[in-house]
Amino acid sequence: MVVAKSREQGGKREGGRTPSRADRREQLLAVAAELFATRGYAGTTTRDIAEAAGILAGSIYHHFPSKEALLDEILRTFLTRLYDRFAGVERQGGDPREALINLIKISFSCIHDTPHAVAVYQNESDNLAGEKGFAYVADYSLRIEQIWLRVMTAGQTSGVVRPDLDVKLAYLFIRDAVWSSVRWYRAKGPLQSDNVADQYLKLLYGGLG
Amino acid sequence: MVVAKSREQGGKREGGRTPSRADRREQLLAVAAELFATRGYAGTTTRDIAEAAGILAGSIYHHFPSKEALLDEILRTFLTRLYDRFAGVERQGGDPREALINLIKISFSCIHDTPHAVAVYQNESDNLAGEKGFAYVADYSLRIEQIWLRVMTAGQTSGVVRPDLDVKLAYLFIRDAVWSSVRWYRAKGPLQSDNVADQYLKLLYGGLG
DNA sequence: GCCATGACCAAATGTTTGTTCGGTACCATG
DNA sequence: CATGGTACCGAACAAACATTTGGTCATGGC
Repeated sequence: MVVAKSREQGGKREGGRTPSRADRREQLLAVAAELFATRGYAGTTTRDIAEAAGILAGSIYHHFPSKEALLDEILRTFLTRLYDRFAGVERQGGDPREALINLIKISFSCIHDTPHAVAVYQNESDNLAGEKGFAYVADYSLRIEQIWLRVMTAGQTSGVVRPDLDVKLAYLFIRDAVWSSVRWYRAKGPLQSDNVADQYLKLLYGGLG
Repeated sequence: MVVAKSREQGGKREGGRTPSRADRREQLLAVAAELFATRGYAGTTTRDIAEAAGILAGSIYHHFPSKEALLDEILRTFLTRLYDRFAGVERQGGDPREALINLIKISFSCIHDTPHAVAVYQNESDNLAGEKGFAYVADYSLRIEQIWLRVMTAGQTSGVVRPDLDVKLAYLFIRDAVWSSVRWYRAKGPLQSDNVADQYLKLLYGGLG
């Protein structure tokens, strides 16, 4: 006969109280995002995730159908939110220079708020390019790129962006410099998100020399 | 009794001739670098590497002691070469502005020549931070950063870099924008390495607006 | 032309992987 | 106080993994 141990051992959280179903789901997503971000998706095992959440690996499957489903929800939540915020800037209209500044500030604030999701997106989106269930990742990336290109091109015609720049290249440089900061930016560090954004805007608009 | 098949099947390369030991080693390193770059180290199996090289997985171990040894040699070769070239710029001295331009041009040319090694370094170096045998990765990264910071600081005192910039932050932005281009730069594409470098320097020195 | 060397194959190793499943203890509801 | 639903455990699963081993066959030096 098999006797299960008490759930007191590891199954409870938040001061001994059993977390609600919704809380456990969020906890698993948060824990998975952090592990995917630091060790990579392929380098993270379901046992790693479970241990970090205080349960056993098999119990994950009461909340998610697979390890991949965790990655999917992390990326989907991140991308929809990011796209909505970017689209809001464009919908709002106004000065292209202000719009571009807003796009950049949103990016940095997104890194500040959800660094793990950003890192997962950056590290895994390339590998997911051909995967069937992850086509939406490339879709959102393209739509986001189009927003940026429209804003920057508008900036060129309105005179706040130099006309001799290759807009696509400039976008790629700006995008990479901004998003890559997730690797060294620490929310608890001395540099706050706004300062980093300001410094980057200063470099971008004033130039290096 | 066990009978091994002829080696004709997959063990030969280069028009049917058996590659030399040195050639096979180089081939395995090249193939592993490409796979590590596109699928990640953890996402690449020894069978993947072997198949791409036309041999069986076990045969890899006649050339390398482990899968990790492949990663090690890829990173070590890349980092020593890169560091040497950067150090050469600093040793040469001269105008800080010229030196900084050279650092950037070397970076882009390095991406052009060995994109896979660059990608592997970018994707895996963070995960290797604590690993015993890979301490040299962080060492080289630090030494390279110090070269850049010295050059940029020299540029500040000599007046070619604005004094109100946070040099460390500016370095991080430049570094990330430059190295991240490995994700979209294609050596065979219309944009050649020099053009990309020029465009980036134009953006960097002239500013966006 | 013979033979030793070594590059490779074929097969098996033990471990780790994602996932499944039957049972158990907790909790809310009556 | 009974009871049903469910969140989780404990154990198992097959598949995939990096690595080991022993045998085989081509090749280059004699």
